[in-house]
Amino acid sequence: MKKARKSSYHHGDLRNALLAAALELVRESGIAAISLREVARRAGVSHAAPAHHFGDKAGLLTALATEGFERFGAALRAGAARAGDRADLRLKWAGWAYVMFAAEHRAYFEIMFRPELLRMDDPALAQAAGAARQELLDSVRTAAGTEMSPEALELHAIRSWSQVHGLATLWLYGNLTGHASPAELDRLARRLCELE
Amino acid sequence: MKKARKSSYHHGDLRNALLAAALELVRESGIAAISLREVARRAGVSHAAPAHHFGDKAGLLTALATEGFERFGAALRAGAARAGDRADLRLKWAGWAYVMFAAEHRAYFEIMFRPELLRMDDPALAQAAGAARQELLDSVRTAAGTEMSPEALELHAIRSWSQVHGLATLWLYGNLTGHASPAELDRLARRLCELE
DNA sequence: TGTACATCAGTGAACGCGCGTTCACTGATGTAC
DNA sequence: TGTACATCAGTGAACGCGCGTTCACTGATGTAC
Repeated sequence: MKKARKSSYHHGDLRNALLAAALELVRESGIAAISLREVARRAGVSHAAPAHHFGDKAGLLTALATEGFERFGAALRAGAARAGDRADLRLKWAGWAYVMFAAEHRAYFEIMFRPELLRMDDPALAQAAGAARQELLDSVRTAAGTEMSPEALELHAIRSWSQVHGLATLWLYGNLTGHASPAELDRLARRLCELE
Repeated sequence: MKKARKSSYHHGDLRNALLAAALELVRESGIAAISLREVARRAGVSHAAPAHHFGDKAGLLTALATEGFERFGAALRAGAARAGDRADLRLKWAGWAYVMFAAEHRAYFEIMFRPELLRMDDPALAQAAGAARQELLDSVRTAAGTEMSPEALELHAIRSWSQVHGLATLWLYGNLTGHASPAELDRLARRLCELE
């Protein structure tokens, strides 16, 4: 990464600046509002600049989703780590971290689960998404122990995943009237994940 | 509802024809592809015609979401009815119906939970959405019996709702690799709702 | 140290497109008499 | 039964807009010598 310089013809770190601008735009106005021209405008460069770094619109969104999955995976890992050596708590904390990530990084979350907007065959995206998913599966496996059949394990994973994904999306789209604040979501997540 | 007549200047039932065209468009190309002009094109009328019936784009989507919530409520009711007089099964069948509705009417489902595209203060929409939500709450109440506190009841409702909503959305957006068919979703829904 | 040169990040003008909305209109329909 | 008229559903031309993409270009940077 090169150093950014003031009033330089070359930006220095335009790629990251564009990603940051796009993320902010999604946060403020939703994913439907994303346009390459508006992203360029926010980054203070010409409207044709994004094409240099991402090829096209799907390229930009794919890069953003990849970054999102990387941070998501890290968040799940950090959540699971809260369990310490309590194997029975690992999945619960990971689930809680899943929900809280959606709330704290709603822009990433909105993009990550919109395959129709992404280049799903992008290797970096597939790798990042796969790693996050693996983190969840590992937590399920740890919680389940060794006596569970692969089928039962998968069902357990889908159950846990549905639970936290549902809570996160319902909250994000304003369907949980009376629990609109992040603090309320935190409380709900802890209760649904059986942390208290 | 007036009878539709062939080659008449007045369409006869353009409002419903436009709604049907819009629904089909969402089904085929996703909600982002919706435009009044394309909807009009599909209904075989001039591009300005939709404005007569819905005012603007949000009006059309709001009408579509309202219709969706009405059918959704009916689907939940029909699902709950499968339990017969088994109070303990009512919520489980309603949950199953929730998931299956999403799969069978994905276009409606996609619109219904996108508040940013709708006129959320529309009375008809609020009424239809409220009725569907009430149906779910009633099922939870029936399952819980009378000994549950209101707080515990609400938590129970959110838990059930998150579960089925999460399963539905994960499946809809292609995240359940290996369970992509509707038949597989049916099986998953039954198992997650503890129907088998 | 200076010079020549290759690289490539970012520019800005231009293109064609589909969109939402407006508005004066046309003509089909139903009703009053 | 026929005539006059009000209603209003749907038309089509026009508007201005923002978009994605292309492309010849400019000028900053780093490197080779």
